[in-house]
Amino acid sequence: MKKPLIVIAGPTACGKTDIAVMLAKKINGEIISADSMQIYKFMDIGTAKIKKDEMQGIKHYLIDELNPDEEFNAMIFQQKAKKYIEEIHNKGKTPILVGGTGFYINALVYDNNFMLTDEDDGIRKTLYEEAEIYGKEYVYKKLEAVDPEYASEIHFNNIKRVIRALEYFLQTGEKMSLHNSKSKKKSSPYDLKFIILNMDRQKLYERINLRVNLMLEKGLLDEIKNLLDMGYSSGLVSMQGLGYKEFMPYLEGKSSFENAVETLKQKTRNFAKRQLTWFKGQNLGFWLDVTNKTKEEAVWEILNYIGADND
RNA sequence: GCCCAGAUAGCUCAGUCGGUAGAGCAGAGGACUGAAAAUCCUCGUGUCGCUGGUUCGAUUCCGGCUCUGGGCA
Repeated sequence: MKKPLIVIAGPTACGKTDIAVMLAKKINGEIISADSMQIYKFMDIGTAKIKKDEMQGIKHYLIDELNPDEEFNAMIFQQKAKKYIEEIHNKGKTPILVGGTGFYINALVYDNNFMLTDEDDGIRKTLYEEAEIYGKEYVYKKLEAVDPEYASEIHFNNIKRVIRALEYFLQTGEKMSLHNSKSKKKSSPYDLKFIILNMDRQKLYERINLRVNLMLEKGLLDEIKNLLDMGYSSGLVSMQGLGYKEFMPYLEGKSSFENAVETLKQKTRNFAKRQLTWFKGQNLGFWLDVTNKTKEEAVWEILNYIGADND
């Protein structure tokens, strides 16, 4: 029998964090963060990370577990999250996966098979060098030769996808297209309740703009300077997070403060839209519009949907 | 008051040697199976400031007006 897993997804700044805590209290749950950035220590303000007191005694996993220079990706997320889910189930509690990183959520929820291969064998680096020297089309043609199906699905400009597919083939001998079609047939190993929070676009954007202003008031700039002082450079994946990379030009004197703020708001809005596109494309779950709802009302609807007792 | 430069897509601007117009950004839609807060794809009709004139035809040339910069008084 499949064990329960509740997922609360949605775009950034739509109110996932609070709703998840309220839900966890109602159903004796514990929360696992599905977020590629909140995993990092010292990055609190820019990632809009939940604070200790806001957790209200509900245990949160995958928050503050890595240093900003440590690697984190979908496979690592999947491994860690699976372990925590099992722990939570063993305690007789319900795991609630909360976050906006759709790719990670899918990896976990469908238990995608990521072949364990050595990432540091140089293939990726070599391919990037080839792309640099001979151009993107050259590398794309190499992919076309080994996996025309996958190549036809992606654009040659999308160098990350092209190189990963080639790397995958070279390391495993399996075509990415085959791997994908196999995993698409898989069903979830969990008894899934998938909830996607959504909101009127205009209002969402207003909330994002407001939240950026709030981050600044809370000391985002000091947080960034502190990270740089600790030696975490702007080249790190973690420092590519929204809220961090946008202020680098300003700190280097190449752009005005106002400019950096506007860029951050804009990039965050673009990001929210991309998240929504991802969830729409997955074609699953219960879409809950929280535009004109209080958090209590939203939680009540979620309880209704998952069919829990609400006493 | 006079002189100069502008007035074109939500914004910044290009352009039409006269045949009703594009770019970037914003915005919208989409993709994504070990970087995903990343990476990538697609989408541009707007009284070309208002008003007369010249012309087969004006956003484009000429006149006037309005507004916005800058300069001179």
